[in-house]
Amino acid sequence: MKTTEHMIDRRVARTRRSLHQALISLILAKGYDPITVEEICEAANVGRSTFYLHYTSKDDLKRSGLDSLRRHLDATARAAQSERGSRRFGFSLAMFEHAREHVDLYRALAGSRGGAVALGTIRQILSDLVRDELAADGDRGSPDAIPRELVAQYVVGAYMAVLTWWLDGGTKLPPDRIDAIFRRLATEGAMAKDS
Amino acid sequence: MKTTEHMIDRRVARTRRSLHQALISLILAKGYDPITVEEICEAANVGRSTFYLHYTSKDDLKRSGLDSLRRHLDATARAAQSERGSRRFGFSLAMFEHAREHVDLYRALAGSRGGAVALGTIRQILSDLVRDELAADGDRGSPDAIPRELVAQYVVGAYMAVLTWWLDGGTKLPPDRIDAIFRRLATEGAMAKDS
Amino acid sequence: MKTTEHMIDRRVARTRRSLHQALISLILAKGYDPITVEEICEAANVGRSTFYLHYTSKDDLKRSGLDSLRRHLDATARAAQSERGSRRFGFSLAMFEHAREHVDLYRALAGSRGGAVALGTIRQILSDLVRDELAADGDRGSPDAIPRELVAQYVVGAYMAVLTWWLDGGTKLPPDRIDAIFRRLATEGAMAKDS
Amino acid sequence: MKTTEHMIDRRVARTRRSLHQALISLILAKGYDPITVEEICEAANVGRSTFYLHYTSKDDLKRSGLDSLRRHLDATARAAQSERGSRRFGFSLAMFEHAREHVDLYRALAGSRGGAVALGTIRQILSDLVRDELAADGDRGSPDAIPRELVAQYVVGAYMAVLTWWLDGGTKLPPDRIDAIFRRLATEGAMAKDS
DNA sequence: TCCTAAGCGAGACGGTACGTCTTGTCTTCCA
DNA sequence: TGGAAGACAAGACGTACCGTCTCGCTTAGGA
Repeated sequence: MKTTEHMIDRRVARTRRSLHQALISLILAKGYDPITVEEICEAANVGRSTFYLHYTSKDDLKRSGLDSLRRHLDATARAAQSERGSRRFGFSLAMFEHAREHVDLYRALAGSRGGAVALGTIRQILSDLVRDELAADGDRGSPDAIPRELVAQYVVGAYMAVLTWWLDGGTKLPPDRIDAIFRRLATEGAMAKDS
Repeated sequence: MKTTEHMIDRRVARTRRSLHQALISLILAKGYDPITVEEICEAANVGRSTFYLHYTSKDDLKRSGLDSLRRHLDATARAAQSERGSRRFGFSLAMFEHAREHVDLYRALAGSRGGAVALGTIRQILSDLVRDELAADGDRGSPDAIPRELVAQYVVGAYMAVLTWWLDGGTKLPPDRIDAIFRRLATEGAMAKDS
Repeated sequence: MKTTEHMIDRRVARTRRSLHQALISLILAKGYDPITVEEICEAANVGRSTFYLHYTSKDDLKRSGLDSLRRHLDATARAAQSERGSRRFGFSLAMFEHAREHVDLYRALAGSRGGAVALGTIRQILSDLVRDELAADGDRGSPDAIPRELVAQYVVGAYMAVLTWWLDGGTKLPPDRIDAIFRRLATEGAMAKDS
Repeated sequence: MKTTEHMIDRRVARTRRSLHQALISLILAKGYDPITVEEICEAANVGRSTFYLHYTSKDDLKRSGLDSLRRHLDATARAAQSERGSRRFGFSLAMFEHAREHVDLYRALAGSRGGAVALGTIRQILSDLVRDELAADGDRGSPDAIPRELVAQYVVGAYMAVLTWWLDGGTKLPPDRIDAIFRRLATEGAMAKDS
């Protein structure tokens, strides 16, 4: 018990990783809902009692996975945003790129296959970002202004739809292309006024 | 065999109605997933065996409800669209109005409370409408054009987000106001540079 | 309402007969227990609601059938007994003969196929007969006498076993032969002392 | 894989025992047929799912109990038979004694209360014994001989009737008395002409 | 001849038990 | 000490029968 305190045995980490991976494989294979704790354990080669040693339920396992994602996303996106600060919706490109690096994960979490397991979570993260950006952007207390929150929801809803479409379609367009498209739609509107 | 063919006994209709209503109450009360067939039956004052006489599962009941919605929505929206044909996104106002008339139903189906039970279904219906509208709109095979489907997804994603926000917030704005806002965002973009 | 009291419509009689016959067919086919009211109705070409118009349950139908049997048996056996009064166990031959005339019925009720549906009933009827016969036979209050009831049970148990064996084996021996055998065993014992 | 193979956890044995005991209590209380798996579980203080972990049905539980009985009976009776070999129907006394030691069990299985749950099984065991004894006894192919199987059925049927009577009446006579009576009836016949 | 009460078939309904499946807890043994 | 194995209680599932009921149809027998 010297330094072992947080050096939580390699095995533990290994077990947890197995479980997370098993979960996302299964989500891709058959969607989240019908998955069974037993299936996860079997796929992860882990005893069912061991599962409950680490997580209290299937949802807990999912949440734990999302927490990592959240932390990563949040950091990355904020970085991206301040870095190339001038740009509108700075999170966009960073996120598309991250998604491409972890396609399987994202497809499981946001693809329409997999039942949109984490849409809520991602939506929330993004909402926070966009809201901040909008706020920073100058709040001209104009009279008939559109509620900021509403705009944020609008942008995030649209972004998620684009992301999902891109993932479902096989991420054929490169991140910068899809990013450009999204931003054009978001800043100029969806009506093809000009070419 | 005169007219009795589909005159399926009043009782049957009554039972089914009770079950549908019980379901949406429960969705509003505790979300879709944790609802039990038994709970539905109890709330509807219907025997559990009777439930299975009409529906094969909780999901089947939901689906059956959505089918009605789909038919109604589809008809209404298309009507609205051709009627005031010139307008962009003609479905928007019609849908906001319909939502306001059946707030409970919509809140259960699309509000974030209730777990977005029917987002997929509604999204699909709207996608069809928007896609048609975009197509009719004349898509000159311009070179770097944005894929039509992508635009449709963008618009619908944004619309759903606005709808959800509106429902969750208590539908405080009148339908025509929220409609106007959505259309402004959709046609002019979300960057409120100017008015 | 003059004479109609018990002149219960032909149809009624017909329906009941059908049900009884359906029941014994089914007993022969698959034993009593697993039979379903619905099966009986289907076999009898009778609506399930009609069934409950006449009987309160499968058991009620069975009982009603046994009552007829009981009445018939009782009468016949007592007649036989007094007629050729001198003979021991006068019921025996009469019963074997009756059984042979209604093999199907008896096989359903007493054969080991059919689960011995009515063994209890028959046993009771016979017990009464035998008890009477023994009583009439002179009750020498001998000291270590065997309780009369016990003897009756012994005789009836043995008789039923012989009857069942005979029915299950296809009633190959003629009634008078099997009767003779039973009586020999009953009066002389089962130990083949002599030929 | 040392000795653990069949050392099936104490708990398991305990659970099974509870279930068997619960079953026989219930049989004594209300007969076999109307008993519910749930009732058995409640009486045994066992979860219903646990029941199905061990047995596939109420009947399976019964059968499993009868198997033990069969093994025990068979062994005991055969021992008794060869031991005091000269006696006719050597099984008789052994069985009466065994019955007296386990009155409740026997009453549940063979008493008329309890619906004669196991009459068939017991009958079969005894038939085998008696058939063997008769065969060993030397059956000189005499001409008009009574089929051996028939004699066996006769004896066993009579024996079961006596046993049932004895159990139902409260086993007032001591085993050796009732045994003596049975044997007298079986060897000398039921017509108490003389003592 | 009508008409009217009965027998009847169809089938919705509430209930109860079934046997199955998944969950989360616990205990026991192994490396 | 972490993990595997697996017994166990709890409780939802979808199915099968049950017994009750309501609804129309038919089908005589009495007006």
